[in-house]
Amino acid sequence: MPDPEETFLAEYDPAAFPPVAVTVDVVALTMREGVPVALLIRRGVPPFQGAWALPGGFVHADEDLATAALRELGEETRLPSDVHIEQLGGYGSPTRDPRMRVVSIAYLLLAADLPDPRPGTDAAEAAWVPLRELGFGTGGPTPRPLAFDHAAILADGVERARSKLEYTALATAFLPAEFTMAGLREVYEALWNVPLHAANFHRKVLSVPGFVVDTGRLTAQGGGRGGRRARLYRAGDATSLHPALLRPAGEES
Amino acid sequence: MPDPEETFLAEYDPAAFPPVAVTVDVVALTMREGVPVALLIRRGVPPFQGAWALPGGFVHADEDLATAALRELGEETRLPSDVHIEQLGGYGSPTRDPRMRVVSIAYLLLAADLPDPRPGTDAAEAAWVPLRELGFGTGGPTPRPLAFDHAAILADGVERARSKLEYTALATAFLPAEFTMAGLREVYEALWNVPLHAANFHRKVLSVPGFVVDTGRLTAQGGGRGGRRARLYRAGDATSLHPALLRPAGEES
DNA sequence: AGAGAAAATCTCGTTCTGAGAATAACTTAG
DNA sequence: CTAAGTTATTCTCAGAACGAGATTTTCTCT
Repeated sequence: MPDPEETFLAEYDPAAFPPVAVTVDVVALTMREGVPVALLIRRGVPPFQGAWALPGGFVHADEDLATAALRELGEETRLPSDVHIEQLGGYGSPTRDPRMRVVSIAYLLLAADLPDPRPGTDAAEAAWVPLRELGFGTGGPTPRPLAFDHAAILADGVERARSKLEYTALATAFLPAEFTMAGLREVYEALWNVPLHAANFHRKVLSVPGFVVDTGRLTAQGGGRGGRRARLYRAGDATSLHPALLRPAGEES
Repeated sequence: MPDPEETFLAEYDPAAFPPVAVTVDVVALTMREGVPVALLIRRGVPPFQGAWALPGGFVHADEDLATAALRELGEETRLPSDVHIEQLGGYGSPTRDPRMRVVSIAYLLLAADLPDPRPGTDAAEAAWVPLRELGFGTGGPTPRPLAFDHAAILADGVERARSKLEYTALATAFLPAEFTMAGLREVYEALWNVPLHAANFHRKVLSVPGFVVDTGRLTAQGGGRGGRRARLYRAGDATSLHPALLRPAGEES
């Protein structure tokens, strides 16, 4: 049972509570050379100086949370106009930051063709790191430790992306405006770490209303080692997929 | 481009930023007499005095966010031991609270058989309100306005519950430890506002491994107006459903 | 005992899915 | 220029899943 006086003060003077800082952290994912990568920075200042971390920072006064996420990420890389951003959730363990109580709102950002990052003001280094090197996907080296609870946030972001591929048109957010069926399939295969049957995938995608629309045009050239020219598609109106594109039942291969 | 000095201060002295308060708000849902209901309180103090709102309050120092959500809800109703709680996300519009900058972490809580609420220290009244009266479900009266951005949070919570019925075993969280197939179907029908084919639902649920397990026992009595006694099931080990129980394709009836 | 009601099972035609084969269209080696 | 290899796309078919309805079982109430 709480102290009534405390509750009274809380209603009338929220500032009477111990100070809490609010930050945003961003899980930014994109495809580079056919493999999914995440943007990480190496911290130039304590705590966790020298450790890799998610881009992020403190929310400014009178700034919206999503705006803060975009601003912080814009300090590390040039953002294209059409990014997908959604909130992952709040992370507020009392011990997650050794300095003080910090509650962080994490965002998931997906985009195509994000350029090489530039180190921000408080980052010593910034790099796109393949998810395989971060403990996602098959095998790979031992993942490097991340600062704060950023490993958990990154894992939540990757899992969110993986599961939203099933029932939303999220995969197109990883791709440029026009893409091939094979490119779309690559997104699914790379994030799920599963080989998909190309013919069945093709049939399924076209059977979902509004998922992709045929541009009527073809790629300029066939594949590097030969092959028919692929049809080009654009993302359709649909945001949710009916019926869904479910992950194969078995475990990751 | 941010002011480097400001960033420097942010790294070393987070408290230099304008004060932000962190609260939790809870969307608590349960089934009462076959209809889904949400717990609302009527505010006894400004701002929004007299308006209906979600239960919630300020996070204490050194208190975990989920702990705070359970504590705040425990002030309004007696919580059983087996509740399902998950985070909905952070709500941080700069103007969502007229007093000051307040970032709220919202939680979704599901449980069976929650008792009648008792007004908390800062609530004038507390009540279970059918979702139909809050603008969810078919028709119903014009929904009452809620304080702050709680209407949006409630909508997110209901939609989260609705969609997680499809691919997780969440529906059992609305039910007591032992339940009938009809009871489980009622949860789906009430939340989705769709009549389901009882025979096909029965077949589908039993075909999902680990969704429910047969206790081998039957209800003590048949239905009130006659009818065969129903088999009793318990929730199984599975947390995610493979294959999923997808919502019918059409719109809400 | 009979009517009505609810639970559980069965039937059947349609659709969806997984797996492989077949075809079409291209690049490159020679 | 042609054959071999490669990729994209379409086709086929058997098995599984699904929607809708009928049927059977076992209760309660009159």
